[in-house]
Amino acid sequence: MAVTIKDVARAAGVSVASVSRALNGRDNVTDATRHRILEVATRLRYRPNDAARSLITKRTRTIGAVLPDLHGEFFSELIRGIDVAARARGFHVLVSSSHGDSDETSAAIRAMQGRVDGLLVMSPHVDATFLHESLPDALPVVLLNAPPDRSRFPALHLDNHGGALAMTRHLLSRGHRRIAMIGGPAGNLDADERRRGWLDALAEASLADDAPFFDGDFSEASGHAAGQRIAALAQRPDAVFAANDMMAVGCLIALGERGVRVPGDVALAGFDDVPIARYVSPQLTTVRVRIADLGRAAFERLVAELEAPGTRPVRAEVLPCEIVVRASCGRCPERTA
Amino acid sequence: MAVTIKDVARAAGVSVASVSRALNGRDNVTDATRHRILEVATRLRYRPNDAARSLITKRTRTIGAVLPDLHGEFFSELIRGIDVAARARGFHVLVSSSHGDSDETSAAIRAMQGRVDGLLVMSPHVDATFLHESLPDALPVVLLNAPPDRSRFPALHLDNHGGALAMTRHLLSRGHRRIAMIGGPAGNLDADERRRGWLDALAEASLADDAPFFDGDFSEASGHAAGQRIAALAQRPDAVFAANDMMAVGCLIALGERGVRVPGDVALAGFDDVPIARYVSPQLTTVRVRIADLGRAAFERLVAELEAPGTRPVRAEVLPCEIVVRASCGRCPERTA
DNA sequence: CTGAAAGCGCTTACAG
DNA sequence: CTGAAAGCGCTTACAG
Repeated sequence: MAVTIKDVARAAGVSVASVSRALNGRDNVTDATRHRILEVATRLRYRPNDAARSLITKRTRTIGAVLPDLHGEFFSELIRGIDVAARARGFHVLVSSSHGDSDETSAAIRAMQGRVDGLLVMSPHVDATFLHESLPDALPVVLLNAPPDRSRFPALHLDNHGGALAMTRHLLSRGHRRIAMIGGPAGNLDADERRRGWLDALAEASLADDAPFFDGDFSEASGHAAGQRIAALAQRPDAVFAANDMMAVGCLIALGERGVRVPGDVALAGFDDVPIARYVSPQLTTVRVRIADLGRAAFERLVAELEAPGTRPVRAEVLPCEIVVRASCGRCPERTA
Repeated sequence: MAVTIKDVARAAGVSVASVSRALNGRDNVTDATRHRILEVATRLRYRPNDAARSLITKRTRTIGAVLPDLHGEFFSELIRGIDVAARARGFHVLVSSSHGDSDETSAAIRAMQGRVDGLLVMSPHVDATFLHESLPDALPVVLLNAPPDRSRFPALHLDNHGGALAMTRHLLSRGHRRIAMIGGPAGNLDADERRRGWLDALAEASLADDAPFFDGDFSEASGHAAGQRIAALAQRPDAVFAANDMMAVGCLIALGERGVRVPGDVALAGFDDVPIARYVSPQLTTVRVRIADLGRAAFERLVAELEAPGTRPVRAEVLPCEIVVRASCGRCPERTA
C-alpha cells in the first residue's frame, strides 16, 4: 500500500538502483535521469522506508538520551538543546529517564540498543565501569556530568568548580570573610566540585580553615534545616553559599522565620539560576548554568564521534558558568559577570 | 559481527523459524526446544535486530511526541508521564519540539513518519485540517489540548473550563463579587476555556455583566501590565483571577509596587500551579493541573488505537483539575478541593 | 552512467 | 512441532 522504491523505478522507467542513487545524491547518475526520478518521487509522495534503509546501512540517524529523573527546568532545557542540535543535522532523539536507578538506566540503554547510532548518558549514580558492561563496544557514548576518571567515553561537564570559585571570590570581594556552604548529596559530582571551588577560593584568602560547612541534599527541605542551624549559631557567617538554588531558597525561608535578614544580616547565594531565584525576596544571587548549551555541545560531540570515530581525543570538555549578582548578597543592581 | 538469528539457530541446532517462534513466545514450539533456544540466545547475548523486525512487521514499537516549544515544568512533566507509560508497555519515545511554528510541526511530523507507530501531537497553533494534510491516513494520532471540533483524531484536554469554573465559584464563596480576569492569548484554546469557565461561574451569580476583563498573553510582563491598570482603577475588583500563574505573579508584583495589598485589598488566583506559585509572597491560590497524568493518558489512548484500531470512539477526553487554596485569596490554610 | 542480483536480519505462510 | 523458502524495502558491489 505504501509507495516503495520499486514503484518509483517503474514510474520513472529506471532500475531501483538508479532511484536509490538519485535519491541519495550519488554522482553516478545523469542530471536528466536524476531530475526525472526526483520528479516522479515527489509526485508519488515517495518516502524511503527507514527500517529497510537501517537494515542495510546499520545506521538509524537517531540518538538516545538517557537522563535521570530530573524535575523541571533542567531536564526540559537539556532536551531542548539536544533536540535543536539534532534536528539541524537530521537526527532523531529517543528519550528515556532512568528515575535515578541504575537498573533502570541499564534497562533503558539495553532497550535503545540497535535503535540508535549513539547515546547521551547522564547518570550521576552510575559509574563508567557499569556502563562499559551494559554497552556494546561499538556504540559511541558521550557522558554528561559524569565522573571524569578512568572512562573510555568522552564527557561534558558544567564548570561547577569554576562557578563556585567565582561566586566565592565575589562574596570575598564584597568584604565577606566568614562564608559558609550548604553542600549537596555525598558522592554527587556536581556537589563535590562546587564544594571544592568554594574551598579553593577561601584558601586563596587563607580563610579555608574554620569555614562552616552544612550538609544538604539539594532539596529545599535540607536547605531549610541548614538555615535553622545557621540562624541559631552563636557566631553567624557573613555569607551563605548554597550548592544549589533550592537549598538557598529553603535557607532563605528558615532565616526569615527566625528574623535573620538577607542580605542585611547574612548574604546568600545559590547555584543553577532556576526561575524561582528571581521570584524570591530578595532575589537570589546565583551561578547561571547554560543547560541547553550543554545539550547542544554533547550532541555535537557525539556526532563528531559518529562521523569520524576515534578522531577526537577522549576527554572531558567543560562548559563555563557565569555568576548572576542580585539583591540577596547585597544592595547592587542585577548584573552578570 | 553482531550475533544474528542464524547464529542462534546454528548453535541451538534448529532452524531460524524456530528461534523466531521461541523468542516471540509463539506456542508452536516444544518446551524443550524453546528452553534450549532461549538458553543459547542469552549465552550468545543475542539481540534481535529492530530494523529487520520493523521491516517485516511494519511496527516500530516507538511513538512520537511532537510538542510546542514550552518552557520548563510543563514540557518535562508531560514527557515524563509519556515516558513512564511507554516504558511500562515496552514502547520508545521519539521527541521533537516544533518551536510553536506550524512549518516546523509539519517537518517534525514528516520526519517521524515511518519511524513511529503513532503520534502524540500538541500543537496549539495547528488545526486539524493542517494535520490531515501532513499525515498519512494510516498513522494513529492523539491530539493534546487541541481544538475539539471537526477532527478525525481522538483528543485529550485539561478541564480548563471546569478548573476556572471551580476557582471562580471558590472566590464567590469567599464573598468576592467583583472578580476580574486577566486573559491569555487570543485564539488560544486553554485561554478561551478558562475565560468561559470564569464567565459561567459569574453568570450563575448574575455577576457576569460588568465583569472586568484584561488582556494578557500568558507572559509575566502582560500580567504586570494588567496589574498596573488594576491598581489604577477607580473601582477596584475584589479579586483577580489570572488565566495562568505567570501572569498572576506579574500582577502580584505590579500591585505590590503600587501599594495594593494581596489578599488584604485584592484576592488573587492563578492557573497551572507552577512551582513558583509556592514561592511568591503571599503564596498563590491556583488551579493544579496534573501534567504527567495528561501524558500518561494520551499515551494509553494512543496505544488503545494501535492495538485495536477504530475500536474506541473518536472523541475528546477531559482530565480534571483541582483548585489549590493558598494565602493569596485570603487567610486560610493550604488545602486542595 | 545503468541494471540485474545479492543480501541486510528478520517473520510467516506453506508443507510435512 | 519443525524446516525450507519467500519476502519485507532498501543499498551496493559487480558487470557492462
